[in-house]
Amino acid sequence: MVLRLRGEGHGWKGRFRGCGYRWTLSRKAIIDVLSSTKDHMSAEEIYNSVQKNYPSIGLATVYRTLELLVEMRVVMRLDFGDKRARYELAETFSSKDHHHHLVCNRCGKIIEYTEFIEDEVELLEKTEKGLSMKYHFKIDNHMIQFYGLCKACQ
Amino acid sequence: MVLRLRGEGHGWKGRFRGCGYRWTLSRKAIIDVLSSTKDHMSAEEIYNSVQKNYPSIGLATVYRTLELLVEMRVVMRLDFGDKRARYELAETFSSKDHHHHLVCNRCGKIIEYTEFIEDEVELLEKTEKGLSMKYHFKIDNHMIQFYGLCKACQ
DNA sequence: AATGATAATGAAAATCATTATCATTAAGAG
DNA sequence: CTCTTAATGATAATGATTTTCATTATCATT
Repeated sequence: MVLRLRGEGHGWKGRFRGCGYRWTLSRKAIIDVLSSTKDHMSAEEIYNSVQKNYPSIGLATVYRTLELLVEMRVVMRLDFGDKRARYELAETFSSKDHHHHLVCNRCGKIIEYTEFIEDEVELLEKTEKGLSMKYHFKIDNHMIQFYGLCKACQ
Repeated sequence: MVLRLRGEGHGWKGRFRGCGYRWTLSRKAIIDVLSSTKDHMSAEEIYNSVQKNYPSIGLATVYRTLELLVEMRVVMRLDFGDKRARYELAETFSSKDHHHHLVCNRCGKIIEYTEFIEDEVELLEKTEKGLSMKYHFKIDNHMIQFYGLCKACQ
């Protein structure tokens, strides 16, 4: 049995310190927001949400922190074609299952699907292995998206 | 045997007229550039390249034309995380085979791979069918990208 | 707990890709 | 060849993201 005596069980402070970064209130506040939403929030949406608990935070800090989190592989940066980056916690830190996205080209609606994932994952692993060998690429991430029209927009 | 008596064989003019658009010099110049490159060019790169044959073209026209071409499904808009859209001819109009992309997170190098594609395509078709049914989505496109570190950046 | 080095922050200005505006030009139907 | 109007070029505007810089907060060390 694993004991987690203090904290939320993620060891955020240790993770930051281990990378040579400091553990700050704003970083905690941003991670809290990302942890408690199901949405793919933009930087500004995250900023607005964080402000409720931490009114003095600045937008630049949100951008800087998100970049840091992406670099630390704690957060995934997503592009749904709406001209702004969107963010979600990486699978390791999220309560969501492995999923990919279906994007409506007209209204921008996003559906996360978890079906058919097993086969996908299996194939992707095989592909990753093949690509790594052939191109000497160290692959650590992938993205699959389907684009089309949602029910309402057809 | 198929006879193509005039033009480059793509019937561009007819395609444009068929959609209610005019066939213009700048549109031809932009398609020419896209047809004769292997790169994933940004709007500005396309602009610079077109200018060599067509010095009076404006950047705004390039942007407008690219948007039109994307809407007509002649061109694919790609995002490699470098903060600017990049474009390539859709498979139907390209001499390239069906491929996906490998993106280096450090230097931005892009590798196009065509290996392992058959299995991918097969799986994607199955997935598309399943997703269409379940979510009533009309899927007309997909994207797969792998991210990691290229040989030089590891 | 106090100190000091310096990473992190907030506010505001700067950047830069993309879009909108508007007067002018040129497709192409008749 | 003429006329209608879509398309264009130049330029200003927009908006997301970055940078700058003076100030503040973290945390290893005392």
